[in-house]
Amino acid sequence: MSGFKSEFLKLLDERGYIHQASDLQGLDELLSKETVTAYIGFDPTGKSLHVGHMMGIMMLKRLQQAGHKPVVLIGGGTSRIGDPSGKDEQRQLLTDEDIAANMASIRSSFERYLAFGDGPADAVMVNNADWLDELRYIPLLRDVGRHFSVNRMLSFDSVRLRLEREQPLSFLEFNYMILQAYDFVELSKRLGVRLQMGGSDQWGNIINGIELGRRMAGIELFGLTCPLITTASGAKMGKTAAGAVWLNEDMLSSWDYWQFWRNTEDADVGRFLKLFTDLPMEEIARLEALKGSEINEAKKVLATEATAILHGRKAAEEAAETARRTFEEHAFASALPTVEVPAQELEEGMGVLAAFVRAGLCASNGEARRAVTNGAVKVNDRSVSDPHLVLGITDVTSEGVIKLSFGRKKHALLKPR
RNA sequence: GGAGGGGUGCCCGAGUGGUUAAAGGGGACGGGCUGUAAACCCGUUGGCUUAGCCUACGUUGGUUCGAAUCCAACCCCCUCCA
Repeated sequence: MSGFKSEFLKLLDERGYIHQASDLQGLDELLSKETVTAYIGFDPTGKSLHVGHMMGIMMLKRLQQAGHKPVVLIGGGTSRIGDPSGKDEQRQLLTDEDIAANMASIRSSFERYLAFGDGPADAVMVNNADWLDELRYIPLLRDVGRHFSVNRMLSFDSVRLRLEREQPLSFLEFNYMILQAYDFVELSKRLGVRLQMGGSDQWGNIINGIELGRRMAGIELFGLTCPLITTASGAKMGKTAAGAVWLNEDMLSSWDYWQFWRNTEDADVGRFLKLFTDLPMEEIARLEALKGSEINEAKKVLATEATAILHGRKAAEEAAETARRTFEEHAFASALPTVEVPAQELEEGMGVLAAFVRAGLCASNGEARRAVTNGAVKVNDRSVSDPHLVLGITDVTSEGVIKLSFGRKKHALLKPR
């Protein structure tokens, strides 16, 4: 599966993005001949995107790198239905206000990865609510519904699994695939889109769009999916101590984002470097060849490069430097997450447990208490064994802060104000 | 509409009157080993002003000295019948 002519497919292939495609040869042909417009759909179901969306975002980035035009489709219309794929329960329906707020909040993340504008290869963002909201039922049934066989729809994984497990599937959700297929055709008319990409779980939906395009409009569309990314030990990617790995800085700091990549499993480093950084292949090959504890070098590069794309080179290097001081020199680093507290509170005395909750390192006093009991808590790098310990102004170091540590990896600073 | 089965902690799942903040597993977190890895071993895993108190086994009420466990009504899910 190599020997592609087009720069885009070569890029995707050597970096490991290709899982399945509808007509690779035809697509390769097209991509090497003209500027192709391609899209991926994203549901505005949260305030921020997370690493689970990274594959899609990076594919669009590669597309643009190869000189083609990326379209970010926001599923403002379809997210009011909910994709039934792989879920046993119906998704909660979002209000229009939620969706609008989420869209605005997500947009800035895309701008980190893609250059938006009016040029031929500039990215654009569209919302399928713009056309789905206006659809009329009878015309839709006649124009689109006639091309869908219920027998076939029932055979798709997204539907079949629900039925087999005897989980309810509403008619609303059953329509999702029709609308997603319609999106593809509509985008081809509006923006000349020829290619839809997505995760492997979207294969069925993408194929539907391709067929609908042929039947409704006689146009030839293409589909390409990427593999579902799990860690080498099989876990779904994208969890940290703090929860999901969000892309919005206000939900996950660049420090935590850097840490997420730094903690990649050995066996994943090469793969992730290819997928999530812009480093040239030769450089990645060099890093991949490292053995044993040297792999840590590769992980640092991965963390810094991945963070630089999202939060900027400066923030990435600051995170790297903070990590170096904290973990390698066990020294003080002022760029650790810092929480300000009124100086008066410290003068009056603050319980260790409360301090850890305040700093966001523990969710409750109980958790902090257990952490102390387990010997996991340090203040100014000294172990704490007494949950009744009270921190005061005398605990403030010469740097003007109190350093709190939970375990070896989680640190924060308390700063009197 | 009728008959039966079921709703337990983040998830799965045991538990049928007190010894149950609730077995076991998964996940998560912490410790050990290491390299801020994996695997493995150990520990923790409702909240609080923690020798105690509060909240919790679909919801609401009841029986009882005492209920996740018994009773009633209601809500939701599943199976079979209409």
